[in-house]
This record gives sequence, structure tokens and C-alpha cells, in this order.
Amino acid sequence: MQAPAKTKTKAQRPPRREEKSAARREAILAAALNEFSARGFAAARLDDVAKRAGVAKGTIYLHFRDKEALFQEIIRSLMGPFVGTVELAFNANIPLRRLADQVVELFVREVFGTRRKDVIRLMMTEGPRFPKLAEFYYREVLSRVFTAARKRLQRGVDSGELSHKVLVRYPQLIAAPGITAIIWSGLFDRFEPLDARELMQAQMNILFGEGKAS
Amino acid sequence: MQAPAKTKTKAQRPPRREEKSAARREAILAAALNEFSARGFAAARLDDVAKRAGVAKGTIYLHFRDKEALFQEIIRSLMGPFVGTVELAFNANIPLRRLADQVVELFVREVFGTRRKDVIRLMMTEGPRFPKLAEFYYREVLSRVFTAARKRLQRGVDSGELSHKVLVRYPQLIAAPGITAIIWSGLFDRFEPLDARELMQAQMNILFGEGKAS
Amino acid sequence: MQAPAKTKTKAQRPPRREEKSAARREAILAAALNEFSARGFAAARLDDVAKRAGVAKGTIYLHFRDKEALFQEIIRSLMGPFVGTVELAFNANIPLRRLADQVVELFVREVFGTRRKDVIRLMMTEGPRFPKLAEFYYREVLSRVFTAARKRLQRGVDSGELSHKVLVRYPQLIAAPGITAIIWSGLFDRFEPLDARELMQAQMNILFGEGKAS
Amino acid sequence: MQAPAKTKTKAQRPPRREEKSAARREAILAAALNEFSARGFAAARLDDVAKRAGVAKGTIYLHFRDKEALFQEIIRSLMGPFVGTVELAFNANIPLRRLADQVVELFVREVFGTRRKDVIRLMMTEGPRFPKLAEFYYREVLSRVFTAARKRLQRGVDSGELSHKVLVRYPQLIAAPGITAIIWSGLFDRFEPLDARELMQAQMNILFGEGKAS
DNA sequence: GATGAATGAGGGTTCATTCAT
DNA sequence: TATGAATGAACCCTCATTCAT
Repeated sequence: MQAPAKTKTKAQRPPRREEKSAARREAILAAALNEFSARGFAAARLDDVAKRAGVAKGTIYLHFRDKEALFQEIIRSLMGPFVGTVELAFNANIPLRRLADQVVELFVREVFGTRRKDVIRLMMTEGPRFPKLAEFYYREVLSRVFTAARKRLQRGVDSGELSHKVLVRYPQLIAAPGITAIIWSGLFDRFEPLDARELMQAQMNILFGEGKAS
Repeated sequence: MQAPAKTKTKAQRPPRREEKSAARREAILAAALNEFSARGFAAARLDDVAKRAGVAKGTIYLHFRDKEALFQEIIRSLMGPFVGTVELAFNANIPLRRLADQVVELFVREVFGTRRKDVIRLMMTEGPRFPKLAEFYYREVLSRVFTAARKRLQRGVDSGELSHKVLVRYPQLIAAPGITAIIWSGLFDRFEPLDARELMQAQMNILFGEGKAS
Repeated sequence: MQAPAKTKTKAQRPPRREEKSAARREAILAAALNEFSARGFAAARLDDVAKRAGVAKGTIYLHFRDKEALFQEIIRSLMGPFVGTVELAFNANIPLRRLADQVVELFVREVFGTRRKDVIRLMMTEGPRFPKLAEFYYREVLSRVFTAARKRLQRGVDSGELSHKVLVRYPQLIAAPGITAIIWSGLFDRFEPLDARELMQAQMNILFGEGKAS
Repeated sequence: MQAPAKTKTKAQRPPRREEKSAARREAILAAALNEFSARGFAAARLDDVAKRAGVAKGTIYLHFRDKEALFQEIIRSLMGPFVGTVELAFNANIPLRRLADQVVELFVREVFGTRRKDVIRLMMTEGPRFPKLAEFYYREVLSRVFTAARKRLQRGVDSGELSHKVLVRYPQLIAAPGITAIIWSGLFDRFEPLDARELMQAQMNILFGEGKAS
């Protein structure tokens, strides 16, 4: 067989079968996220997913066991890699007040401005019907993020940077405005737009801010 | 005790047709809320709703035009009457700090402890697919509650009761922990229970509390 | 009981129960004919029949066993009494040519200009699914009319009034333009109106006319 | 005899996918015509159509948008191709009298002896509820046939072949016996069979015949 | 008799999943 | 591997019929 030796140049050789397969998989995931977000899990049609992904319907089943597996894989594949980033942020050696700002930016940039917003919304809306998925999300995402957060918050309390000790117990209070903004944006932005960054910033100011003059 | 021949006591005579019809309607609404909560709008089966309500499938259509109308009516009928109560609470002539506590209690008792929790969750999860419903909810529920809240908060700012002026702009910060608790309860209570009252109380302490020692 | 002696004055006494019942029955029949004509037997809804007749749905079942019986009764009640009129016409002692004209007039006035047109159309369109009804129609309507017609036509042949002997065998040729006009009117009048009288008259001219100059 | 490896003979190789699909489509059309004819459009069940066609219910929807589209396609597919044949017949350069006979034969052979009889009956019975279909039928079938007929009839009048000028205005008189025969056959053949050919022939004799002795 | 709420079988349509090509 | 035609179970909704009032 006369195939030339494999080169490392990416753009110059035709994609290998393996790569094409991976690309298809990604296309299906992206298309499915779109459809699931727009219609919800039950109402989304795999026909539309296939069309949007540019593959045949049957191809979906070469990559995912069934509709549910596809759904779960969306969550896993987009949220999994993100956890590390968040953990890193919490471990950065900077003042709590600045960390708070960075968390806001991270959320706005990496969640609110990306498909992760849709993933989180899907998690919230469809999660109750997928206990396995909720468990994954709790174990692989939430608990790890919360652990990192609590550790840093505790240090803040210890160092006097943070006066509201209750945050160690309820880091949810830090996330609450972000969650609220995601939900609001899907429902009421037409009537009254809500700036996620401002909302979170306001909460951060209150939780971590110096004065009350905001 | 001998039952008298005919009393005027309501409970002792057989229900009139009209009453029975209303009772059926309520039964259907209750059953539908259950099914929609458990499975989501699209996946809920009217067959199951009927079974749970103890009526025939066709009976649903005597009371509601179709599945969607039934869904919308659930939201309207449970949230509509509730708005007045909330407005009243905000208009009570009491210190802001105590009002905050009362709002928490109201939420815990009248929302978190009742089916309204499910209604709100449904609103959050299915609302994006029902623009009409979102509009109703915004116009008839949210905007009215927010208006009342903002008025009271502004008075609090004016009187010096409230130092975080940003709350007038973003009353969402008051609701955020409640919303977060509702979502959490549907997803992660198995792994880590979250006490809605405590979470809200903590936020209220931070927002309206005297010191930062909480 | 002192009920006054029955008077014959129609308008002055309240209708007796019996009369009201008969009136209802007629109203139902008329309403049903309308609905069946407009939608066909299967697609017509008894709900609409009741509404149009101004009675409750259940009332229909006090007068007719079921939907099919109602349908059959429409045919019977409107066509039955009509047969006598037609027989009479054929027995009138007038020249065949004038009789032909009278038949045309009778058809135009008593069929095409009345609900009987709809009844005949219903008979043609739904009849194949109601063998009993077709049999009634054949026995009570068609065969009697044809018998009368054939008798008269034979006399016409015998007397030299009629040269086309085949009409005795196929009186259908006399009816064919009327039937065609009924069908046409239901389908194509929008595009090309067809004057039933002219069409029938033309056929009569050809069948019974003097010359061929028509 | 050893089967050759690959022949080009059509019947000997397994049908290609495309062919099978077309065959299915035809099977569905044929089965649907049967069911619609037997029960009428509204009462016919697609379940039965599928069963009769030997396909699954869902397969019908791969070929036709819905029940109504299926119905309309039956009419179109069977009547459309037939128009050309009729036009040709009318344009044949033969004496009018012989043409009349050929038209009778054409009708008996190609309509009365085939499924087209059922299609025409369906058109007559269900047409009023399908204005679009009636329009198609008028535009694509009737008006074209009538135009060809009128042209030929006018030539007949001009050449003296035809004395009944009214036929140019009302070609319906030529079709009327055929229509009548179709209706009769569905209703009364049990009681009194009607020979469509004879009936039409009789009319043709009267319209185009030499003498009146028939 | 008269009513119309209630019933529930039935049918059109959708769509996740399979499998021959 | 990839396709997309085919499947058939499932579900919303209708409507003839019944029956308590």
C-alpha cells in the first residue's frame, strides 16, 4: 500500500476516518444541544438533529446508544472540561474581592456567553427526569466546584477578608444570581432585559464589597 | 347522633351538578400539575392525567381546549390569586427587616410548601416554549410583585432602613435564593439537602441585616 | 281537569306536547340534512345537528335510534311523499311533448329548487354504504317512478308520439341530465355554471322534439 | 440452466430501492382507492389502507403528507394521464358517428372496466368537500376534454354531420349516461342491472344516429 | 320528555429506533 | 461506516352514545 508517510501538517492531508468520525460526533452533539435547548428533550426530534448536523439519522446511533444517551453526553462533554477551569480560578492566589470579580467574568464569558448557558438550563429543566445525569452533575461538577469554593471562602473568613461566614455553608448564594439570570433570560428578556454581569456584580459587591454605598 | 332529615349544611347534601363539575375541573388541574411536574409538558400523557383525576379522557376536553390550554390554566389558576397576597405583604406597614422575614416565611409556607413550587418550576422549565404564558406570568405576576417590592425598597432606602440601593434596581437578588432552592430541590436534594428557609434567611440577613457578623 | 274543549284555531292555543315533539323532529331532520349535505355522513357531527336544530344532543336520540337511522329517515321522509306527485304527473292525460316539459318543470321546481336536490345527492354519494337505504330508494322511489314513466312512454310509442323506443327500456336517459346537473352543481358551478333547466330541456327536445333543428 | 452472473433483464434482478419505493407508493394508492371507495374518505381508516398495501402505517406518511393528500393524489394520478387519451380520440379524423362509438368503447373499457370508475365516483361523492380537488379536476380533466369535444362537435355541425347544435353548448349530454351508469351501478345493480355500454350507445344513437327507429 | 356532562373506543399522525443496502 | 426508508408503538383529540338530573 502506497499511502505516504503520515505528516503532522493538519490542513494539508485529507482527514483520517477517525478524525472525520470525531468531527461528526461533535457536530451531532452541537446540533443536539441546539435542538434540545430550543424544544426540550422530549419534543426535540432526532430527525432535526441529524439534519442540522449534516448526517443521516442512523448515524446518530453509531455514536450514541439512544436519545437519552445523546442528551447525557451533551451535559458531560460540555461541563466536564469546564470544572478544571473553575477550580483553578478558585485556587488563584489573589484577594477574595478580586477573585469575586474574576468569577463573575468567568461566568459571563464562559457560561453566559457560550452554549454552556444552554447546557445549564437544560440541566435545570430536564435534570429532574434524569437522576443519573443529576448525580453526574452533582458529583463531577457541583461538588467539586463547591469544595474549591468553600475552601477559598473559609480562608477568606479566617483571614478577615470575608465577614459573611454563612457563605462557607451556602456557596449557592454566590451562584444564585447567575442561575437567576439564566432563567430570566429564557423567559422575560423580551419584556425587561436583565444584565447578568451587573446582577452578579451587585451580589458580589454586597457579599464581598467594602462599603454599603453601592 | 341522628342526621336530621335535611340540613342546610353544605357538606351533608349531595353535590349539585355545577359543584361536581367544578370539583372535576380542580381534580384535573391537580392531576395535570402532578403529571406535568413529574414528566414535563411534552412527555406527560393526558391518559395518565385523566386516570389520576378519576375522569375519562374526554372529560378533560370539556374543561380545557387542549393540552396546552390545560397547562397554561395550571399556571394561571395557582399563581394569579397568589399575587394579591404578596402585594399585601409588601404594603404592610412594618420595618423592612421584619418584612424581609415575613417574605421568607410567605415563600416557604405558600410556595415551597405547596404545589406552587411545582408551578414555578414548570414555569421555569417549560416557559421558554410558551411565550404567551411567559408574558402572562411577567405581566400578571412578576411585574406586579416587583413593582410593589421596588416601592417598598425605595422607601427603605429613603428612610435609611436599607443601605444597598442596588436592590431597588434588582429585586431579583431577593428572589434569587428562592429560585435557586427550588431548582436545587428538584436536582440535588438526594445528595445534599438544601434548607430553603435558611438559604433565603441568610440572604436577607446579608441584604437587610444589621451587622456582618452573621 | 278543566281544560277547555279543543279548538281548531291553530295560532291561538299553545302547542300541545305532541305537536312540539313533531316540530322538534322536523327541526332535527332539517338540521341533519344540512349537516350531512355539507360534510357527508361520516364527517357530520350530531353536536352540530343539535345546535342547528336548537335542541340538546340527547334529544336526537329520543327521536332516532342512532346517527344512521337519522340519516335514513331524512331520505325516507323527503322522498317518500314526492313519489305520488311524480306518478300523478306521468298519468296526466296530456301530449308527451308537453308532459316532458312538465317533468322538467317539476324537477326544477320540486327537486333542484328544494332540499330534495341535497337528498338525492346524499343518496348518490352515501347510498353505496347503506344497502338498506338503497333498497328503500329503489323500491319506494325509483321503481315506482320508472314504472309510471315506462307505461306512459310505451303509450307514446304506440301512439306514434315517441319515435325512440329505447326510452321505454332506459328511462334513465330522461333522468340522466337532471342527475348530471345535480352533480355538476356541487362540483363545478364555480368555474362554469350549468343551467339544469336548459340542460334537461335540451335533452327533452332531442328525445321528444319535432325536428333536429334545436 | 445456469443463471448468468449478471443479466440486464429487468425482471430477473432484485428490484432496486428506488423501484421498491415506487412500487410501495403504487400499492398504497391502490389500497387507498379501494378503501376510500368502499367506505368513503372520512370513514376509511389508514390502518386498513396500510394493511391492504402490505406496509406499516407510518410508511404512508413517507409518500403522502396526510390522508387528504393521499386522496387527492389518487384522483390526480389516475385521471391525469387519461386526459391525453381522450383528447386524442376526439382529434381522430373519423366520421362523428364512428367517433361516438369509439367514445363509448373508450369509456366502457378505460373507465367503467377499470378503477377509474371508482375514481370518478369518488370525485363525485367527495369532491364537494375538496374544492382544490374539484378545481384540479375541472381544469386538468373536464375543461380539456370538453374543449376537445366542443371543437369536434362544432366541426360536425359545420359539416352537417350533427344536427343537434345544442351539443356544442352542452357536451354534458354526451357524458350524462356514463355518469348515470356509474351512479346506478353503485346503488341499484343488485335490483336492476344497467348495461353502461347499452345506455351510452342508446344516447349516442339518439344524438348522432341516422334514423329514429332504434 | 329534555338536557348536556361524561364516557371511552377509535383513528390520524409523529417519531425513536432498526436494518437492508 | 453511513444511509434513510421502513416500522409500529404511542398519544392527542374527536365524537357517537349514554344516563343522571
